[in-house]
Amino acid sequence: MSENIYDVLSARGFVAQQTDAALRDRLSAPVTAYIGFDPTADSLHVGSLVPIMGLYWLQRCGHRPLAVVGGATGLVGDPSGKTEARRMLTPEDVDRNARAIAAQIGRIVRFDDSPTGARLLNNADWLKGMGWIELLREAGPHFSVNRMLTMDSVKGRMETGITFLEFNYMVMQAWDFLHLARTQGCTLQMGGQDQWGNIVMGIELARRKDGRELAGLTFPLVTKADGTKFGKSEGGNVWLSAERTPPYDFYQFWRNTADADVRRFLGFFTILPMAEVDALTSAGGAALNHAKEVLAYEATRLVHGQAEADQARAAAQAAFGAGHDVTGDAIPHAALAAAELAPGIGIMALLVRAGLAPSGSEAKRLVQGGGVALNGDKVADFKRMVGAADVRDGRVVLQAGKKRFFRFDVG
RNA sequence: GGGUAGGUACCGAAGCGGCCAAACGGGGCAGACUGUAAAUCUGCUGGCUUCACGCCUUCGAAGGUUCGAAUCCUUCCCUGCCCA
Repeated sequence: MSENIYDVLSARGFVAQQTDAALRDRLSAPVTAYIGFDPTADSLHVGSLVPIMGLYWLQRCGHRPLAVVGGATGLVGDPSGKTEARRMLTPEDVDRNARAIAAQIGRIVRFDDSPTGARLLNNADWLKGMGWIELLREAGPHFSVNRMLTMDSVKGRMETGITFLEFNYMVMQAWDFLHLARTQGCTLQMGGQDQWGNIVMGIELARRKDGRELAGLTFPLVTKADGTKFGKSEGGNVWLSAERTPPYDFYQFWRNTADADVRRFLGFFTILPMAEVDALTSAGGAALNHAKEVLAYEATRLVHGQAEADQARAAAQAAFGAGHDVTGDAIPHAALAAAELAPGIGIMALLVRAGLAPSGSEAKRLVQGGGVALNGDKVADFKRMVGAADVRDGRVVLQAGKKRFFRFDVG
């Protein structure tokens, strides 16, 4: 067995809170641990990368990780960390999402039957069959409503309101932990900081019902140095799915990390040894640009694989390098028929078509604000027509702002 | 079920018969400065267009009053709080 997982997680910044002071000792022998994922969308986003990496390190340090997809809890909705209830998902949605999410986790964590092989479980398998009366009698007596009302997840909703549906969420999650302890020998649950209350309830349930001593560990909420929300880029969430966030955009998201966040993010989102992380970030200042490239490359490689990472890095370096070369395949691009170009296309329409502006009005504002360049030259007139004369080497390159490119390949 | 306060643009929050596409703040986008950073300053931030202070859609939903409604009336839906 390699390094103690606790030391690894701690050094990389993964430990926010723990239920057991002696957790490190308990982890000196192989354990089975679980993390739950809510199937609220058909893809996880970068924030979920923290727990996924938690599973990864667990596995790497000789423990057995369980990834539990909330096929049942997803039907209820976790009120933790939310100010209002989510739209209810249909069972079909949850099922489809659960499969997609499992595939994403599978890219980073190895699933197999070996002692450290991860297992994928769906809590619908044990929760769905449970009857109302059965649940009330089995779990109900061990939950104090008074206590539940003091949990942050509930307290946070006292102003805006919480429904009985959501109020039950923590009971379900607590039951999961008990069930996994019984059937999988799982003794540790990890999760985001907002899961603390849910985790503690599970531990208490297992102690009261079975006399088991389970443990919990939470990861910190990933924050950015400037206080804005982590995981957003150009107005949208950054997803792990290549369909929702292309690898190039994914790479750029990391490449644009703030100086103050690079070191921490390297710890969270790469598997580089911390000694190397320190070496990369010790210089500070402009030298951090290299560290950001490493971060972007490593994170992209983990999520999308080496080939995509290579391509994204090459494209980004070419686009932002001296030549501003945007011919790479990873740069967003589309075909444009020469016949369409012959009569000329308005710059606004072209911006919308490229996805650089959501509407004509937005495109117009963008041009008026001086944020648009055609083949590298600023466009001053929003009525500018783009025609055959604007084709350079069979390409027309649009740029919105400094970092967003779109290339039309004219054919 | 009763009482009460509310439902406004991405979010928070003003507006309470015309000057409201709707103050202000946040967020977002863009410009300058830089290191594809942060901070700072500036502009923009419903849609369309013949680019014009022109048209269209928007202030929970549906009707109504009015020359004219986010603003008044009616009904309905939803939420908070208090009471039962």
